[in-house]
Amino acid sequence: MTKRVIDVVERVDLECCAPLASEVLTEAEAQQMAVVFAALSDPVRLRMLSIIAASEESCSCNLEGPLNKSQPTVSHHTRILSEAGLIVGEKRGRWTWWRAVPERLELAARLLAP
Amino acid sequence: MTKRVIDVVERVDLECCAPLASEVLTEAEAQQMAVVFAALSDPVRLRMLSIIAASEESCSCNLEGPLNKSQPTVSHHTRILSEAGLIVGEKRGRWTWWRAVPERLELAARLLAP
DNA sequence: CAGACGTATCGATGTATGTCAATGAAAGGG
DNA sequence: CCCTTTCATTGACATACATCGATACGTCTG
Repeated sequence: MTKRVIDVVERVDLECCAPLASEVLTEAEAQQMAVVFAALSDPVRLRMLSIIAASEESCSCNLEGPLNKSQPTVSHHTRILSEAGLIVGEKRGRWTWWRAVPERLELAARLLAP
Repeated sequence: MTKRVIDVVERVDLECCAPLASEVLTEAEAQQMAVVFAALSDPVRLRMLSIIAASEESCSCNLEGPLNKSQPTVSHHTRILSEAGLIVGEKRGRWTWWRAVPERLELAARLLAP
């Protein structure tokens, strides 16, 4: 639990919380999971995540078009998904390549489905 | 305003969308699922849903205490969870009894876990 | 029926969020 | 070197949301 700030960003918790119905969430657990679901609560981000997850990698330039959003808006959303641990970005040359984090999606899924 | 709220509450779609990674969400699908995740994006609602799902039934009076929120706030949150199809309420006498809708939770889970 | 009780709704208020134009920063290419 | 490309950051704005006091609405009970 003793984490430096960078660690929090780089390695997100990949397990948390028993299924909703099996044990009542603590406030801390609820707060932690709410961040993940908040990231999933926007239609643009859902499609963005879907695009990224459906392909091996995607650069931001591949998102602007399909999502029909401005470049700052796309950047804003990738940031939120990334802070929720749902995607990770790697800068290679001029492009930032995004890929999904399946373990993180499963974390959320496990909370919902017992 | 003449909207039949009861219909909206009673029949909610119980299936939508292939897993995120397998097929890119349409805008309509994304919008539909965003409502569910938005309902899950608040810590208070997550704990509320957990309390309800962990027991067979809960009346609103059983929520106010553990959540430490005012009665109007509790009512506000039950409404949002209910509109998302995650819980259903049945009025028996003076109490409203809430129970979780597992199929709806699994719907969201299936979207996340392939 | 009158009053008590459990909820829903309304109004107000402070905060969070989505969006984009403008600007900044870093990496390549001519 | 400059210029282009790719992405992040800032500032501004409108909208959405969480919260609670006050109030209205049904339902039981005496």
